[in-house]
Amino acid sequence: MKAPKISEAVVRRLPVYLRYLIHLQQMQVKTVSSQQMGKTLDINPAQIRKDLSSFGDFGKKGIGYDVDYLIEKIRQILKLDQEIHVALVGAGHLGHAISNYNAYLRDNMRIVAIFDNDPAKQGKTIAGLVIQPLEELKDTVKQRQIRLAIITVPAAAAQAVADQLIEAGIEGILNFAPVNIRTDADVKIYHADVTSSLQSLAYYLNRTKLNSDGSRNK
Amino acid sequence: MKAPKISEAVVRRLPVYLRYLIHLQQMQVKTVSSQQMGKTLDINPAQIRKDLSSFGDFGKKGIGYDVDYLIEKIRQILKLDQEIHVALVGAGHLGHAISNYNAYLRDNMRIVAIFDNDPAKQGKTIAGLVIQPLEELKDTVKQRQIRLAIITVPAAAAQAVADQLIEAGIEGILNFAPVNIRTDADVKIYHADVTSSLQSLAYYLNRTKLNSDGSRNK
DNA sequence: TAGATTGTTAATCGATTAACAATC
DNA sequence: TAGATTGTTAATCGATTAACAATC
Repeated sequence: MKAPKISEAVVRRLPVYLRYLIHLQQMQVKTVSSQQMGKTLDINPAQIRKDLSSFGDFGKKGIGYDVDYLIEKIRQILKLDQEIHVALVGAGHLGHAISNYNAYLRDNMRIVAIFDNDPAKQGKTIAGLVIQPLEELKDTVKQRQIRLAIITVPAAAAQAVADQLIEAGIEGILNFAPVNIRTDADVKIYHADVTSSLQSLAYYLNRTKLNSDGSRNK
Repeated sequence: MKAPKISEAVVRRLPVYLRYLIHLQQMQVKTVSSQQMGKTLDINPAQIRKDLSSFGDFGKKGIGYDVDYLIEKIRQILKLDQEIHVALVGAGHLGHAISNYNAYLRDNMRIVAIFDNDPAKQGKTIAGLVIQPLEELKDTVKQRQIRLAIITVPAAAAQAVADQLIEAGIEGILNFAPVNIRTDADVKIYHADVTSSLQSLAYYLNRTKLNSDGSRNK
């Protein structure tokens, strides 16, 4: 185990490892090597070993990693060994869709409150949660011990919503609005903007369109 | 202009630049320096200059970048100067939400077909598009010259859907299913899984929960 | 001309990969 | 014991940043 200075790249891989390990667990697999994992996940085995070893000695030389034990350890590292409450702001189509994720968010994560500034939506129910006005944000965050937030409001409102969330004590934000949210506060902000992703993907297209018969020009 | 070996990090930043430049354009701003951009976007100005200069000499020494011209150039680089057709597979809540993005996807990107394997959904209309069975995928991709795809099916179906998309000639995939999609083909796959993002975010939480009065233990 | 800002080189920093001793 | 696989060091590779000559 080395001195811990964990890069974001590592933190992004941990959920990928976790998901695969849970899959193995369901398949009754007891042990896995970094080589097996690497092959399935398209990641260099040395990288997997290095990632894991920066948090502790989880493997057994000559054997590999115990699936159950490694799952437990990664959950601890990601702090998924406690229940984490999430708020969702923006009860539009996307917010609606994500609120249904509660069914999928095993691992102790749960959306426990939904907010929207539109009075027409307030009071209505999505996935068993009453849509609240943003005025109630601060109190609800405290009362329900909400620590993460998902932003699915229009771009024009996103920065203001983020400011309110941070003011309310939120520790991390997953932003779906197509705008760059900024803060001076010590709050992690992830951007998950569909438009930007598609635009980046377009870069990898071949220059020319397919012809209608499926062939390519040039 | 250097020899072009463009990293994914650069490609991920280009849409961010583009979005900000369009914002400037709307504000009637004619010229912008890398320093101004960097300040707003929280990116090192040298990085911005380096990113842009790997595609050409777009700026003027002593002046900065012409907003209109740079927008045009970045659009060309991202291949957004042509209409790009997108297919969406999975007409659940998330698929439904994303299909409404057509309104936001300026820049010549458009979802032109929606597929779902559920016979109960087929024939129904979302955002003006009839939900088609996956059997029609290959023909529709050819006919409508579809080049990118968005996957919003359940995890268990995602790999099979991806295989079909690639077989049909799709050049890039944005995958929302919580599973690692793989391919040997020369197709770019982006993962946009909400669960994994939230799990990574959880890593940055402080170890302890807030108490109900808002204070922190330890 | 003086001030500003690019494009690019060189320096730094960080992340990935290879290699192998330790050891199950 | 022989084979397998970890944890870790060292080597490599790549990305970011600083610095500055060129020049608008």
